[in-house]
Amino acid sequence: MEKQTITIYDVAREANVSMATVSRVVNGNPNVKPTTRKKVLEVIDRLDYRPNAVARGLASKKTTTVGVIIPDVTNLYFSSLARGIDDIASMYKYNIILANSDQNDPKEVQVLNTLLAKQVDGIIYMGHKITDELRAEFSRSKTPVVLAGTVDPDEQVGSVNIDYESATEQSVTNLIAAGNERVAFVSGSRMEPINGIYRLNGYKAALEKAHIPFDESLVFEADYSFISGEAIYEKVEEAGATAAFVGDDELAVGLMNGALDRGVQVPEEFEIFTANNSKLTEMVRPKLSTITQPLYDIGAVAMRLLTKLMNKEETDEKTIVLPYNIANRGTTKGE
Amino acid sequence: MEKQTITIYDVAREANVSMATVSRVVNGNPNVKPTTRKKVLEVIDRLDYRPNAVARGLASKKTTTVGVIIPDVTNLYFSSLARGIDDIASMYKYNIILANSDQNDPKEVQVLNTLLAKQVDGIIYMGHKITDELRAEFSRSKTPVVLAGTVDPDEQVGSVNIDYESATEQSVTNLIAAGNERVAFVSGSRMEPINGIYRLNGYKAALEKAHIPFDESLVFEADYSFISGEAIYEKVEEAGATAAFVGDDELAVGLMNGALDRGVQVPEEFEIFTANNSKLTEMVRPKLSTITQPLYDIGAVAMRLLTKLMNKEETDEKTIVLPYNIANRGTTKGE
DNA sequence: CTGTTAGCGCGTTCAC
DNA sequence: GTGAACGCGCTAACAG
Repeated sequence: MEKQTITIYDVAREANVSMATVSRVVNGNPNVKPTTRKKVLEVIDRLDYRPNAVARGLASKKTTTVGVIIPDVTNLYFSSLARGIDDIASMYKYNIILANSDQNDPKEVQVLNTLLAKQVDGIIYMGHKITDELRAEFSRSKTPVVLAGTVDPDEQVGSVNIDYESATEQSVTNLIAAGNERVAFVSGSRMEPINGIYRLNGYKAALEKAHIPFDESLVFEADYSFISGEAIYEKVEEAGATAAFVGDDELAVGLMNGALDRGVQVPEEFEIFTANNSKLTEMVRPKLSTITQPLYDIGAVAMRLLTKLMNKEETDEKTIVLPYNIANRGTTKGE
Repeated sequence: MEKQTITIYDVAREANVSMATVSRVVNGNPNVKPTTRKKVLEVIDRLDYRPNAVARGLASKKTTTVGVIIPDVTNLYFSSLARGIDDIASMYKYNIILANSDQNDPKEVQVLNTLLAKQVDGIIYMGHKITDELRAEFSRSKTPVVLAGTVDPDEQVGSVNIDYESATEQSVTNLIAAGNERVAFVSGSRMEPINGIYRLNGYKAALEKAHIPFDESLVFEADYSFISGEAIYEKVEEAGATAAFVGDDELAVGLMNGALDRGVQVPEEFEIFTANNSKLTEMVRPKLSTITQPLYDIGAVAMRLLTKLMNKEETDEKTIVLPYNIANRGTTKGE
């Protein structure tokens, strides 16, 4: 009925030119006489014409849309990355299709497929673990992919991260230097490379340098939620730990609360080092000592890299490692 | 070069049927003989055919994509709503184009326009204030719009909220009942209806019931960030307040930390009531007493409402008000 | 049940 | 500089 959409044709007729010309002015093609350009623009404005991006996408095979796969927008670590992604994306005139994956493997594959069906120009993936099936889908499609804050030992697609291993080693070393001989390692599943490989290796390296034997009973796996952090404190305490390195801020907050709620003083009786520097670390008391990752930048750089890939520009390096720092705040005794 | 896309044609040829038939099986049209359907599906699978959603969108005038305008994904209040939105959206086979607006007026209008250009089937808007220009754009386009956790006194589009006014009144009444005669009102800009009208009215109503005169010097405006919350505590204290009702959780956390960092006991010396019940309220110590809004549900219901609108289904009511509760936790003395 | 035929709105040669 | 014509991949009548 009232599908009163106005098209490029209406503009053309009204301006007494061909649709090709209208298309040219809309796309900023210089081969248009200033006079006609002005006339066309006037009509466009008068008719309030708005180019149909879908038709455009069909004809040009570009949608100026990128897919973003995220485990959970509600997690500050990922939403901070997402913010960086979206800012750079809109700077380059791209839009973001955001899809929560819940780090559920089959759902991820399905989400990826609907994203590809929608002809996104590129994909940014955030997650914990890349299954073989997902990796296969990545390489099968010609759509560029960049991992943000996510590592895949098989470095086939672009990625932006920090050096989790050395950052962890440094954090744990600090904890040991402060006199803690039993430092717990609390993270998400060890099946995830970032935990099971990089962080754990950093942890072990720190122990080794201090000549402390690795003790399996000091390693804990949990969900990335403050609830499970609270629940796990008791076990950490029972294992005789006097400090903990935690792989996720929300988890760290939970762990700290688990201690505080039991009357344990932080950092006097129990020290904590967390890993992501999300704003959560500065909202709790005491403030969490943490590895200071540039979260926003990781997202931003990932998106920037993706634009290059989509543009088939030259890229020096597809595997980008950003610098980090260590911030000793309120949950560690060290200076 | 290797634009080796396989189309519905390839499938049709390979299966010895017409493209119309392929289209039918792809779209689950029942008018296809089981035998041919099976044959087609086999070919689809073999060729790994994936329908082009853009072409589909052009032909059908439906993109199964909805635009979501959000002030900042990094804010837990909004990301919680977003989570509910995305879950219901994917349940109904829709995807979400997420766009951060930074509550910047011109940017919002521009974002809305690119969303419409992309032919989204519907729009969910989250924000603080709807400018006249934006409202005009809303009603000008035939694309359905639903506000989530966002009020517009001019109820032309759909919306899902709680009763902010009575929730605030109840919270403040609690504070007064606990013996606080000077309760501060801390929120975002009063230019935003949710603060300047609903919450403030609720605040005033509570005062009136208690026969306490309204004191302008107890009203504070700030950004929705913990930083400005910390900064504002001093002024709140100077104004002689012994308690505060805060319109945003992050802001409330900041205010509390401002007090704690000065050695002020919460709730013994200063009580706080916040408004959004994001998980932040349970991550800090003491836990924040709060109005318990069903954040996830607000997003979910908003998206559900939008699906009805997009489907032109009957809807009982476009202005939905969800129930809330009051949770007295650690920042109030009341029972 | 299945095939034919128009478009959907726009980008893009290729002549003029 | 500008226009005519074709095609992008698919849906939707309309026949048969």
